[in-house]
Amino acid sequence: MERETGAMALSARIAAIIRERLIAGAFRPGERLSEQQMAERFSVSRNSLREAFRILTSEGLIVHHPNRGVFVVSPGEADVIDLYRVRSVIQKGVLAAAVPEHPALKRMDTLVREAEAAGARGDWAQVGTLNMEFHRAMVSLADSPRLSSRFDLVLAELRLVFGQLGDGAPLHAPFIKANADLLEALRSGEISRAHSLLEAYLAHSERAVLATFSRHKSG
Amino acid sequence: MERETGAMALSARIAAIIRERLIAGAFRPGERLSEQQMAERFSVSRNSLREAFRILTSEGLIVHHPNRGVFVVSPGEADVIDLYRVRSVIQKGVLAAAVPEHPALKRMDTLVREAEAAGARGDWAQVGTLNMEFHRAMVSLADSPRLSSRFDLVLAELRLVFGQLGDGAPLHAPFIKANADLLEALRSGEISRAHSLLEAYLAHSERAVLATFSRHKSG
DNA sequence: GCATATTTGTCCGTATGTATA
DNA sequence: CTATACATACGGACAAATATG
Repeated sequence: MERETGAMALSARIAAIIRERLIAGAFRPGERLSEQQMAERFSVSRNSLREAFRILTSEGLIVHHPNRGVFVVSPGEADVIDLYRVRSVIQKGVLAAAVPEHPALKRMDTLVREAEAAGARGDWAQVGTLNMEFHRAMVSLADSPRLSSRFDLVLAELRLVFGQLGDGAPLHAPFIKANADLLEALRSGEISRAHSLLEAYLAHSERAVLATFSRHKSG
Repeated sequence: MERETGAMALSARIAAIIRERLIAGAFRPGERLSEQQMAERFSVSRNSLREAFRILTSEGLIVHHPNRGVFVVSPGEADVIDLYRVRSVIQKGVLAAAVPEHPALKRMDTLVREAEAAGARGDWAQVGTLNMEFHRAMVSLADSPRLSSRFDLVLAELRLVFGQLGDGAPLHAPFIKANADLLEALRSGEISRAHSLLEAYLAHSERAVLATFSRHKSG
């Protein structure tokens, strides 16, 4: 489900638009976002744009250097490791509270099948998006609005990393089947097996990101 | 450690001041925060205040109803349950990653002793604050900036609940010794014992809050 | 190191829309 | 339904800090 843009305040709407662009990798890491240029681009006043900047700063997607402006976050290896640490804590914690007949499992099943279809036609960007949605759905198993909300921020920051790496097949392809296995374990109530599969997935994914990261840095 | 107020932007400074007042229970739940009055009170323009409002909205301490203004969040039983669910996931997850020789244990020891002293002189508000700091320190065992940052928001919202209940001795007193026991288990590397103690603490604390909550509501 | 241009920071005034008494 | 109060959003202005030459 996408974020609403209808009844939101202008600041929230602008923040949502910039957030999407950030996640899509439309800006370079560390790039300065000019108040004047952005205000013109979105046809809003500087004041309204500044409100949007404060929202995105709270979310950790941009950083604010007083008197210098706001900059796109530039995550390093340490940040990637930290993000996966948070994922590990939250997602493993969710497994303990998951019930096998939860409606979110149905959505996860749909997402797995859509990812298989997207992979078959080589649309790896879509596979990446669907993979994120799969894990978002997994967290929703806990029925905790705050946990889901915080997890969304983690995924947003991680997608910002992906966007900078230029999403490739090796980054997402291996996880189509991994997600299917994970879902099957959850459906049959095999919590400890789901735990192992999740742990393997996170470790594998983290290594793949870090590998692409260092290759991207040196190249 | 308190939040910095020196080199911060004005919006962040104002947000920090309002955050402290919210946590201290200076406003009633659901109360509207008037833009004009607040701007006058803090001697800042409405624009700067609005930036601060966006920050606090992102943090979940106030809610923004477009064209109506911002209001202090009014957490109900469901919110308390959710907050403790998040605490459970994060804090249990931290235990798995904790190392016995971590420097944070020293700080936890100091906090336990300060809480004992505050309890001896009947300063229950201070005991509550020190208890929060103790659990903040516990989460810092994971050495994860993002986990600590997210956890801070959870505690802030929880303290907002406490502030509304009018903190009493029964809400914090029983946990001075519980924290000491938990620390001792962590120091000696008894992870599974720490896990049980933490689980008992969270369950006990949640029940106490919910009990005071419903009593406060009906009374 | 210095002078200049650019950008952010902060405030004000005001027109408009929305909700509430 | 009218009136009032308020949030919304904009543009302009000037000071302060920073970047640029």
